[in-house]
Amino acid sequence: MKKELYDQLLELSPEYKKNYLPSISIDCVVFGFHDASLKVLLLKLNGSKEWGLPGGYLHKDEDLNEAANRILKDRTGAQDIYLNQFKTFGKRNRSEAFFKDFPDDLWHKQRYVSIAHYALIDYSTVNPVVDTLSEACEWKDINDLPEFMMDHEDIFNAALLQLRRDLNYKPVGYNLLPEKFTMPELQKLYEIILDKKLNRGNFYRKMTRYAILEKLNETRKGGAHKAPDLYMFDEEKYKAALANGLQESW
Amino acid sequence: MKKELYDQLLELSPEYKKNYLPSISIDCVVFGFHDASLKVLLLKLNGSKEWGLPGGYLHKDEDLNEAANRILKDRTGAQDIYLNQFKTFGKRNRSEAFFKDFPDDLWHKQRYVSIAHYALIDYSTVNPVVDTLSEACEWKDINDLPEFMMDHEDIFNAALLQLRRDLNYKPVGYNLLPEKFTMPELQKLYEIILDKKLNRGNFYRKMTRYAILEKLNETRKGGAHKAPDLYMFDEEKYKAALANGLQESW
DNA sequence: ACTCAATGTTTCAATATGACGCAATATTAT
DNA sequence: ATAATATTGCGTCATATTGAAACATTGAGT
Repeated sequence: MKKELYDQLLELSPEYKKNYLPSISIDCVVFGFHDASLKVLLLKLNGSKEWGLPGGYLHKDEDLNEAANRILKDRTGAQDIYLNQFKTFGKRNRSEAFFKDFPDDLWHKQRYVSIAHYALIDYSTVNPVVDTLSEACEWKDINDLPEFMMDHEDIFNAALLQLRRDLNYKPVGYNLLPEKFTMPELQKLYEIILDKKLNRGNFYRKMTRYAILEKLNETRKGGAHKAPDLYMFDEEKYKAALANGLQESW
Repeated sequence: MKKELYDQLLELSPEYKKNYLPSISIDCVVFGFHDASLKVLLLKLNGSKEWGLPGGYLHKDEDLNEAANRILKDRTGAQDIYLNQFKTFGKRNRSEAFFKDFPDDLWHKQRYVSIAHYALIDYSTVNPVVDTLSEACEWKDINDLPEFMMDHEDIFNAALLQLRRDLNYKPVGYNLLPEKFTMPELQKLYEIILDKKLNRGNFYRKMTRYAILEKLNETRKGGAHKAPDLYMFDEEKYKAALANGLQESW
């Protein structure tokens, strides 16, 4: 079953060895928001039943953030994705189990330290790319995740925790929501990331007081019931507010 | 001037190559609190006029946090130091300038990605170790820092920012202060890390309300003026409170 | 036109914050 | 000894923020 993947990796190994730094890999937890739920982009390597995070290696002559951007662009088609390096994973045997049936002559079977990033992206702009090494590349709901390969579940969990702590310091809403959005949508996003219900009126009041949103003269028609107002982020005020951190007491 | 260092590094190179993973280094920003000021442990390589962070490499069969602990133990004599990995620095030319006069056959002249940690330590327990590669290893006041080598100033600044953001989530005071301390000492530590003056009465009230401190039946005699009360952290309550993050609005 | 449920907004009590004042006290000066 | 002094412990008061809930509004579906 893993035979095919081995052949592929073996063929790639000399080129990888030539172009990339050894021992270092990059993994990305790509978040998207769709249908009132938070998604993560996962892929399945050929013949593996577990899913993994999109990742890659660092060119010998490439900065870290360049590499992360390149990897994500190849995988999503999107450019200038919002990226945040958050933790480096370096347990000595983090990929041992995954590669145990593979011969040792693979570039990929080295011991790697993985520099993990999370990415925030407008779901609708992404076209997941299934490359020759993978048989699937899909968005998965974070509340209904498949089994992960290697330590990718740890990486994902750490990303989610970091995202929670970054909510008051980084433009999370700005990068996950479409340009125009409603207050309930924003609240839902906060609730998912914080993993707790928030009081509607208080959320509304707080967001209003931050003065980082611009209320549009439009409503989102078409849903059942009252049409909610549409908002945009006031980019300038939002960034200024984030520089000091929004007051947190969610 | 750099000749001596080169000879040393050249002699070490084969052994390093054998024992350590390539491309990866570890740097540590070691904080200590003393004399009402925050210090950082720096060292000066032989023949260099700039100072650098204590660092080292990752054994081929060693976890990341093990390596960081080993490096710090060698340098400070202290064991089980509080360590926090906070960012990985991987600009392609981060050490280019430093090594430009050195021949290429050094292990140390590779391109490295540096996994940066900050450490918090009770100042009084540290015995800075000057090893054979360095001519000095000293505590430096963070408000009176010497010139740094390579990108170590970036790393230091990032550590300080991270420390500020971690103040409500990590046992910063617990690890930087001696076991018994006074409220003004704790406040001073907060003021330095946050880089702002805090109101004394309000600081006292807030700390008291957190209920993470245990007031002792002792005062710190000997200083001028009224003897301040001594406190200890109530370890259990402190950790419980940090798990959710202390409310911040400093 | 009416119902319904979601949304927009306000209210009120409880709590936290910011600014400041005053009493207590260990040391130092007299 | 005693007084002066700076620092510390802690309370007060006005103001701002939070938590919980109610009331008002409105578009879709019947």
